[in-house]
Amino acid sequence: MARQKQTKDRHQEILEAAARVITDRGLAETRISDIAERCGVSPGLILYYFESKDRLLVEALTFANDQFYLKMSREMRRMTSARKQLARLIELSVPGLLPEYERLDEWALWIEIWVRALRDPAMAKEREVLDRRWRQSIADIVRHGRDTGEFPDGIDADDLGMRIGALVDGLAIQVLMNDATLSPMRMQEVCLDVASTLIGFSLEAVPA
Amino acid sequence: MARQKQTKDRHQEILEAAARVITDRGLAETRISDIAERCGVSPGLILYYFESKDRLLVEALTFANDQFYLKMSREMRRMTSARKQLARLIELSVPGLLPEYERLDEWALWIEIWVRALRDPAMAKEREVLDRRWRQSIADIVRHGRDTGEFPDGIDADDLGMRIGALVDGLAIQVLMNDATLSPMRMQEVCLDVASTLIGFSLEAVPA
DNA sequence: CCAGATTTTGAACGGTGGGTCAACCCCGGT
DNA sequence: ACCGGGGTTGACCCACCGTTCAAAATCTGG
Repeated sequence: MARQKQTKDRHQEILEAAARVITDRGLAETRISDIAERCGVSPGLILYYFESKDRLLVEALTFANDQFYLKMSREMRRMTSARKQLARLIELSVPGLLPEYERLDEWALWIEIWVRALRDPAMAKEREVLDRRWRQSIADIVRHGRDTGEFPDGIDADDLGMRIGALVDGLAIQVLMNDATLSPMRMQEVCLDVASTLIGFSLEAVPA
Repeated sequence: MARQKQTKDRHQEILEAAARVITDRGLAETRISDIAERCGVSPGLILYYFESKDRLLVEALTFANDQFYLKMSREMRRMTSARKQLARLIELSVPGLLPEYERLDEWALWIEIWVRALRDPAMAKEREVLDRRWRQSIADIVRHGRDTGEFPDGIDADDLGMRIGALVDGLAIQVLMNDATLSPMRMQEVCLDVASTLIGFSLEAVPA
């Protein structure tokens, strides 16, 4: 019982360490011994808790994404205004905009997920779930805004989730790459602007 | 002279083979011997033409992207209608929509470029160039449409290039991943729809 | 047809890193 | 105190792969 608790902690500890190492060094440069070192543990132990490096990496990637998702949806639940929810979601989605949010750099992990999902069926399956959840979060906000009257009637929330989600993905990549032509702040503005256009509401009504 | 020609052919031959192998197996699983095999050549020769595997891979990725870009811009130049240009560009950008266009799967290579660019400065630099060129292509179409009067006056072509480009990127990833919720045809429709909304022209006027 | 340069080969080297395993440690129960 | 079992260690094995290199093949100009 106490034993099980401890075992679960080790599991999570390793997953966290793995996620950190992956963000630091990249998936390709992540060695089992790096993860072990980050845990302050011997390399052998990693494979005691995970049957292979590959499976650990997949779990670590989804684990990190879960962390972000939970944090975000907790915040969303606290807000009542759909406009503010949307603004916050975008804020959280712009790489490097909020220094206080520990830079686990979600987006770098997304790219690793994609590249792996291209060949690894297990990762592909996970990716689809994570992606659906991400678009769903946006769609939920849109739906909520439609219900409260903040957004117009007759809009397709799921469709907008897809469109806005894709836009954010595309822009986030560019920002993540430190592209000189797109600053984080600019991305934030563009996201809000396009979202308001697509959803059909006025930006002016929502001051900071 | 004939010597130089031959050497250049070998160079290109290797780059092509490398690009193929990368699309097939993924960057991480690409071995020098795979590339050599695809060329029908011994592994040692690869390193005779390229100083290291890493440099070859970067060159191969940009080479493949160049191929696509050249093909696309050649097509664009042949068309006079900006609407048709835009429609065609989108058509070419949807993964798996056109079976006749040899499936070198540009987008899979893009993801490999991104993941590598995160850590490799040389790749990062190349990526920025390729990305700028991609958004520029869209912006050029928008500009052209504005000049011919197909699109409204007063629109910011570069800004629209960024927005539409990002949207296409985001959607293309999802389609490339074979996501059950987004078919190639659907992506095409969505791209056209959003583009027309953002640019501000009517879709109805441009039948197939 | 020779000589020198260039291209091509494939064996060998060396480092690396995932996975295995036998031993050790530590804790809880009896 | 003893025992048993799960947790932990770290050395070892082994396959793999980038790179090197000396030798062979091929080509080119004279």
